[in-house]
Amino acid sequence: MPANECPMDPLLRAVTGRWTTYILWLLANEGPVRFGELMGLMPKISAKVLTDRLRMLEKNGIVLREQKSTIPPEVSYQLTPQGRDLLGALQALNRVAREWERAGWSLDRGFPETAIQ
Amino acid sequence: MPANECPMDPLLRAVTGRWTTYILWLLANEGPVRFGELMGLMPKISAKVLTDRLRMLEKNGIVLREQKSTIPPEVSYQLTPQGRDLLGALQALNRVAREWERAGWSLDRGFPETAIQ
DNA sequence: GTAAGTAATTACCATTTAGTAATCAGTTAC
DNA sequence: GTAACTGATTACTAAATGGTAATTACTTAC
Repeated sequence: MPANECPMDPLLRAVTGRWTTYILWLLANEGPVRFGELMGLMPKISAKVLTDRLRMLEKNGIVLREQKSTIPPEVSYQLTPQGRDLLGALQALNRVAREWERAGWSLDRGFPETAIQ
Repeated sequence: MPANECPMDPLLRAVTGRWTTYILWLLANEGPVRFGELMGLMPKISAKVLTDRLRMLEKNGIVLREQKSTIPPEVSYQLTPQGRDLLGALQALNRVAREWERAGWSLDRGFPETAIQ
């Protein structure tokens, strides 16, 4: 399967997935944050998914992982310069979302995820 | 489950999903396009998924569906003004993607989709 | 020796999403 | 009467993703 049918697809995929944008948001607003802190800030995320997301963001150069090999270990995450670029671009989306909201629009998606519940 | 943990999440979800951004791209560049034409422009998409995407985009006011009740029917799709807003915001993401590319970055994601093949 | 503390990883199951193939409706052309 | 045309829908299967719970490693404190 061709990786991307659209130039913006790969980047969009890099920030999609449950919790991903929230993680970016938190890292942007809180600066370097430790793993356990992130867990606390997102009461319903699991360690597995948080780890998955951070690994993915790290692999894409969006997030930087720093580890102090103390016992117990201390690991913290922050946005890279690229991550900050990205967040800037995401704000453009956010502005559109807010304009729509102000104009009384709602994104009443047909995704099963929201439709069923 | 809380619908969104992050303000940009709902909008991001509205444009995510395989083929979605490509469809927006095509509608932006080709103007009104008929269903069958879209099928032709995306040789590997299935009618089911194309219909799903168009319905979702329509429900969100991003795409407008127009039907002439002739036999055989003629249905065409185009971006709404909101859809054009959205595409503008997506270009911001695209610009970031291109800058990264120019700088030799690659989004080497851990997604199975790309990792396996 | 056992619990606490941190940052995971693993095995497993449930839910979502994508994809395939068959079918429908209604009219025209053969 | 049967095939062609267009824009779907349906039932079904496969794959991806999300979530839970148990477990690991290493050291300090009790």
